[in-house]
Amino acid sequence: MVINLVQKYAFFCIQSLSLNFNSKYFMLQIKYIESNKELVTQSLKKRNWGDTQLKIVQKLIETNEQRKSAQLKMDQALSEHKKKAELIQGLYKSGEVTKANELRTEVQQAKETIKAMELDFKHRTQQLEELLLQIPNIAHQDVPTGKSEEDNQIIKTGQDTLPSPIPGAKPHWELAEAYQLFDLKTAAKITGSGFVLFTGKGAKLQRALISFFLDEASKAGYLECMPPYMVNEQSARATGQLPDKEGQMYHITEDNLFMIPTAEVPVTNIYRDLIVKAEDLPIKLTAHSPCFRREAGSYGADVKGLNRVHQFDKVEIVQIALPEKSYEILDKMVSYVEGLIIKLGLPYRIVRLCGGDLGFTAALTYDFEVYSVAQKKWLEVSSVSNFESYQSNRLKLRYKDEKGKNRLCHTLNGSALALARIYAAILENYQTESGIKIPEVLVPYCGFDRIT
RNA sequence: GGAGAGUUGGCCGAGUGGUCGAAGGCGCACGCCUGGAAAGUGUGUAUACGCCAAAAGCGUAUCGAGGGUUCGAAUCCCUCACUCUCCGCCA
Repeated sequence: MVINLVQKYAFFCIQSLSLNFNSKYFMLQIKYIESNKELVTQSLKKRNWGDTQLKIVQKLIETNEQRKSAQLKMDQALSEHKKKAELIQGLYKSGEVTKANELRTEVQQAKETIKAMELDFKHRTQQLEELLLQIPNIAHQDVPTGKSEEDNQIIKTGQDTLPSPIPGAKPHWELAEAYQLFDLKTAAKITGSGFVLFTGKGAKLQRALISFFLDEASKAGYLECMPPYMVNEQSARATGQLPDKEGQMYHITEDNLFMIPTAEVPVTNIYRDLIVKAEDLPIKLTAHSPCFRREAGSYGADVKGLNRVHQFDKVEIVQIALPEKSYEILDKMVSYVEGLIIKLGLPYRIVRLCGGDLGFTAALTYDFEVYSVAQKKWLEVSSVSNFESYQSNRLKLRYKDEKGKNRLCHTLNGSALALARIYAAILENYQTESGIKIPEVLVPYCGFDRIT
């Protein structure tokens, strides 16, 4: 059954392998934008940018021109300045003190002008950087146009028919109450709404899932990491949480640290400011972490139980890859995540995000949804993305190519998997009239095969 | 939290106002030597931005980060971050 599904999946892999990879331009840097203005504009339109917003592209190019001419002026002035300083030194050595002093006064006066030039250059560079931070990643050509999640493309459904609920099927929050698996009320007392207190077999199931996911990732060649759960501003900026998702993170203002919204942030930042060897690629990392998300403003029907919480556990997989390999790797990662869901025996589908739903930093994203049988609802449990060189550019993560030139790596990541919702789906899909069965792969991790 | 000592290239390490992007060593790459290797020996070996159609070349910046003093800063002054040692507190 598992093999069969994997084979079916191969068809989809081959399809997306045919994506054409433009090897010459793969950075989202100012140089890229300058030479690909049309493509960038098209991509922004795909992300539903209006004409007013699109003006930023032109502004970017103009600002860069200004920056360049400012640098040229500054460099020339500095060069002259340096030469004069050397001259003064020579004059002192040869005993021509009067001449030296004269020149000193002259140079002293020129300092003001140079300072102004430096300031001008700095301002323009900053201005450019601020503008660049506002440009999202170029959407891959396969990204469908669309405004919201309704326009996402379902590219695969794991099963022909959806399972039907047993008579009297309960949503997971009712099951949790019945079997004392987790307690939202007490968590709300301790912390606030949107937090969870797991207890007994409920807590053990949670731990089992984490261990299972980490072991699977190790088997697939990912290096296990345990990163810090708070990051500094620079790290948050490098992976693109700042400035785009400012309000999504918990911010510890006193120390200016952010609670991580995903392990992607600390794990990817391991490689910030590094130049890696091409032969070391791909680098494969995995980590479990709690994920903290404020989810400000998202209230409504879909927040019940574990559907949307402020703290949930997740195992993340991250890869750093050669640009020409990244889409092949994206397919492998998608296939890996699919394998996990199949092992857990949950009904699922794979969705390709449309331009309106695509994250700021991603070029192409596949979401995994599992079917929650009692809620009769699809729950997003994984998101696998290729960021191409977008994060690398911010991370300054590069590798040396055959010619010894430094080029930006590509980064990819995916949830494998997000616990809270997978947990909910397991409870609902595995409920029987006499208790909840434990999926076979988890039994060795749990130490029990039923919750009664 | 208090006191002190540090932070220099891939690594080690010299350098307390000038010719220092930085001695020396290790490593790495290429060559010579060798039957082959080691040893020996020679050369090369940072990053970013800019000028140039591009390469070559050239310019500028970078010695933890940011400011300042100076004609000139790795070197002097200030602020911050990190590392180490001691004290305090603590799982």
